[in-house]
Amino acid sequence: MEHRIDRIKKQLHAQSYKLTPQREATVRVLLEREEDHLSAENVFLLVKEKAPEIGLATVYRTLELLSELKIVDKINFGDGVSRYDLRKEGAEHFHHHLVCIECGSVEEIVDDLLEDVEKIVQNDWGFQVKDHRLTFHGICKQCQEATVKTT
Amino acid sequence: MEHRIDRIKKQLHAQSYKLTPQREATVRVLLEREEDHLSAENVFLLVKEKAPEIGLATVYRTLELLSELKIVDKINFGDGVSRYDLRKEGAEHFHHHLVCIECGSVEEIVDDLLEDVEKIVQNDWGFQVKDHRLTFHGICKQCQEATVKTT
DNA sequence: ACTTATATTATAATTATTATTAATATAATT
DNA sequence: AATTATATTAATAATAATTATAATATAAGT
Repeated sequence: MEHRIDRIKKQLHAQSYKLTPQREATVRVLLEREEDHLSAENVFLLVKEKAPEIGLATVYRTLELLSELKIVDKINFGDGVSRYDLRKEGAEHFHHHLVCIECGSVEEIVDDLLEDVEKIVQNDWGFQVKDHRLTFHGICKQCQEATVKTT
Repeated sequence: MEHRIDRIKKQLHAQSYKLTPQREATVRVLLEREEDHLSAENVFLLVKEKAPEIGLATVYRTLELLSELKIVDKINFGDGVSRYDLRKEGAEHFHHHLVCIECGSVEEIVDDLLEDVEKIVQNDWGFQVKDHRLTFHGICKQCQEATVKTT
């Protein structure tokens, strides 16, 4: 954990940004809840536990900053809120998501499944791909099993 | 055009919804601007030209309804607004998008490029895919050429 | 034409996000 | 260590997008 904080600190410094206590507290929350997909409000409430004096706007600014530096990715699953998701260390691309339309759970897929597709886009459309967003909507394993049982 | 309106009318009736003049005007705007990715506000302004008395909330409700019936897809490219995009007739899946980070243009890819990827998700993760969202962020052909010229 | 459920308008309320501003903290320099 | 310039923050206020409410109007079947 400290190691990753340290790396993020360096990334900030490289662009002459500071890792203030508020920013650090925010990053810590993101690291602790790496599996989740927290909204700004969620993050705010969790950071408040560590640093009660922090303001919501600061959390927004911090998340925006981390987003610009590609430390977190800002995603939107179609409910009105933006969610913030730490990039895996060293990951070139954003990971993919499986959103269950029954229970709302969100799974992550870290493998890059799109290499072939990106080649097609590059060659056939002449579009130079920098990043991607891929989300599948469907029914997760658990909900499928639950349905079988009750039917 | 009339043919497609008619089909949509039937789809609404099948779920016992009515095709009111307001709804029809909204659908017409979507059909006329099929290539675009209009926000609710955009749609509202365009519908107002045909039906000046329409209210913004009605447009929102109509878009929401069309969205539920899978006649349009609601998408979000990361700027704060939802955009609404007509499904191609008979399309099982949502089409893909290429968003240019230079000029902001949005191209559509109608081909389904994800068949293989969906099989992997299905088999390896046990996730039953119902739909997908795929957006590539990068640099479009035009902007690439523009850069070459000015460099 | 009448009826009844459904949809609409107009407005208010909510929610998410961003901007402002004055105060504070930090880093760099002397 | 004091000074100065710069960056950051808290505490609002402001804005933008969307949703809810309640009274009125309308579509579509009888």
